[in-house]
Amino acid sequence: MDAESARAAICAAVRAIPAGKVSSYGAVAARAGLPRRARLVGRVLREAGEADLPWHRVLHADGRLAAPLRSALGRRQARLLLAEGVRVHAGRVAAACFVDGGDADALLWASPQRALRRR
DNA sequence: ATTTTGACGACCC
DNA sequence: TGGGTCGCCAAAA
Repeated sequence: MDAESARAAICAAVRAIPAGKVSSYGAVAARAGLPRRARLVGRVLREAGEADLPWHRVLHADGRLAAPLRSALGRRQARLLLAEGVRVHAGRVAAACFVDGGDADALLWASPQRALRRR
């Protein structure tokens, strides 16, 4: 799979995330047929820039936004998510907001303990 | 040609 | 809670 088709597959996977839901870089990569290529997803989104992509629906696997809330990118993402009904707390979203759903515990609050770490 | 650098993430101590 | 390590790998330096 060449770089260009990989980019296309990733964009398609990102566009497939429904509004009001989020997914992680790693999950997007996997759905694009590129397991373990989370970093590539991040790079593609960064390069996509202002492209017509719901990039804000992609965040870290532990629920943290793509960038710290203090950064311009982080705040832009929080604003976009909030606009479509995704609750953002201290720069994080609950595991239940992920398209891939969280496990039972996660449904009660955020899943991995590490995700609760605030920053 | 080699090293560094990330919009990552699972693990380990 | 907080740091490292290691896998991954395309660009930039």
